[in-house]
Amino acid sequence: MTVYSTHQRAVEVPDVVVQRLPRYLRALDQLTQGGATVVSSQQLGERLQMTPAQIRKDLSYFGRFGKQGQGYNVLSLSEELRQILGLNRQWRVALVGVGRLGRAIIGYPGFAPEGFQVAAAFDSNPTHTGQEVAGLVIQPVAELCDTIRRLDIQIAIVAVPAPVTQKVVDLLVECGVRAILSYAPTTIQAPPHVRVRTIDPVLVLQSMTYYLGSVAGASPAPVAARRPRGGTERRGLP
Amino acid sequence: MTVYSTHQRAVEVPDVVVQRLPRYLRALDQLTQGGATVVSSQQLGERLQMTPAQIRKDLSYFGRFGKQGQGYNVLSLSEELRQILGLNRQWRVALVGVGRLGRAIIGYPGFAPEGFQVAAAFDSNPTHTGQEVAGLVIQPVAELCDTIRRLDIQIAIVAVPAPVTQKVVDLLVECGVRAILSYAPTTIQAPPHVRVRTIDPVLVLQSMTYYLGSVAGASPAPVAARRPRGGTERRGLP
DNA sequence: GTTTGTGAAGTATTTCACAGCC
DNA sequence: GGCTGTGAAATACTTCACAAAC
Repeated sequence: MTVYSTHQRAVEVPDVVVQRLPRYLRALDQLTQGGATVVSSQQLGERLQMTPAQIRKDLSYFGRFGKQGQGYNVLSLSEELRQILGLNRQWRVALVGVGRLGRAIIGYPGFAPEGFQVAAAFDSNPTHTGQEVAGLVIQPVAELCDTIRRLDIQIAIVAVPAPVTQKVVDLLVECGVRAILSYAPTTIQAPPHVRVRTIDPVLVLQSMTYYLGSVAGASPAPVAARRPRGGTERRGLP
Repeated sequence: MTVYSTHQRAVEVPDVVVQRLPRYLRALDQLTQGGATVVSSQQLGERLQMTPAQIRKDLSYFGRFGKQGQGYNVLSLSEELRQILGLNRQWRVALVGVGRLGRAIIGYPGFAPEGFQVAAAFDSNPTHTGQEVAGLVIQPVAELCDTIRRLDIQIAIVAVPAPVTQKVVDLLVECGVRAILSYAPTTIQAPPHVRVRTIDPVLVLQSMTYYLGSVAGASPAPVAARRPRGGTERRGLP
C-alpha cells in the first residue's frame, strides 16, 4: 500500500490526505451527474471549500492525473480514486448491536449505493436474536466469528452500549476484522493493524459550544476571528 | 473567548485542542464514577490513548490546573473543563428533518444527560408535521425562525436530504443559529461566525477501505507501518 | 491564456526535556 | 521519587510560486 511517486521514492501518504479522498470522489460524482467532463482543482476547491493547491498536492501522492491548461477528467479521476480507496468492489459489513441506533444503521439507505452491504447483524440480547430487521436475521454474538469468517467480512460497525464496547471490539479483532466504525461514546483499544474510527455526536456538540460563549444570547462578537483547520470543518477560501 | 495565559499574552487556542477537551471531560467523569479523586496526565493518557505531554500542553492553554508531584484533581478539573466548554448550562437544540434518521436522533438518549435538549423539530413534509415524536410535535419549516428565536436556540442538528441541506442551513443562519451539526453527505457553506461540523459514516468507511487493500482476504501486511494522527483515531503510546 | 505537479517556504501541531515544585 | 507547565525542537501539514505542458 505504500505509494511510490514518479521518482520511485517511497512516500507515506498522511492519513489526513486519505480521509479527504472520499470527499473528492463524491464531488466528482456530483459533477458527473451535472454533465461535467473536466474539472480544475480551482473548481473542485470552490465546491469543497478548500484550496486548489491542497487538492493538487493530495492527488500528487498517488499519480499525475491532470492535464496542464485543462484540469482533470472527471470520469477517469473518479475511477482512479475508487481504485486507490479500494471502492471498486462490494464490502460486506457486520453490525454488532441492534438496539435503537443499530436498527437505524441497518435501515440507513446511504451504505448500499456506495458498495457497503450490511451482511450480518448481531446482538447479545436473546429477545432480539432471531428477529428479522430489514431482511436480516439478528444472530447471537456466539455466532459472530463463524459468520464473519464464512462471509469474509473485514469491516464492522459497532453500536453497543459503551461498557461492553471494548469486549466486542476484542472479539471482532480476534475474528479477523480489520476496520471498525464505532458509535459508542468511549475510547477503543485495538492492535495497530486494525483501523478504528468513532462517530460521536455528543463530542461534536460539546466542542462547538466552546465557541458559543456560555452567556445566553450574548457576545456574538469574539467568534469571528477564530478560524478552523482541517477535519470536517468548512473553510473560507483565501 | 480568546484565552490569556499567565503572562497575559493573547493565545489562540487551536481548534484541534478544543475538540479534545470533551474527551478529557468524559474520561474524568468515568474516573469520578470509579472513585478516583486525583489523576496524572500519564494515567489520563493511557485511558485516552494519547501522550501525557499533549494533555498537559492542551490544558495549559487554559490555566494551571495540576499540582506537581501529584496530578490533577478529577472533580475540579472536570468542573474547569465544563466551564471552558460552556457546558454548565442547558442547550436547547433544534432538529430539522424528521425522517428515519431524524427520528433516531430525537430518540437518542445520549444528548439529554449532557445538557443538550432537543427542544423543537421541523420537517417540510406535511405528512410529518403535526405528528408527535418522543413528546415533540413536528412543526412545519415555516415556523422555524419564530420558534428558534422564541426558544433562544443557538444549535441545530440537520438531518435532511443532501439536495436541500444548503437551503436549510441558510435559513438556520438567518434565524440566528450559530452552530450546526449536519448528518447530510454534502459540503456546507456558512459564514465564519457559524460553526459547522458534519457526521458522515460513509466517508469514514470509504477512507478506512484504503488501508484494507482491495484484494479480498489478502495482504494483511503493509498496514502495520502506517500510523494515524489526531482526529478520532486511536494512537499507540511511544 | 490556463492549469498541473512539486520543491521550497511557511504554519500548525506534537513531542521533548527539564526546571521547579510537591 | 513523582509530576506539572512550558520553552525549544521536531515533525506534520498546508500554501506558495513557478517551470513545464497544453
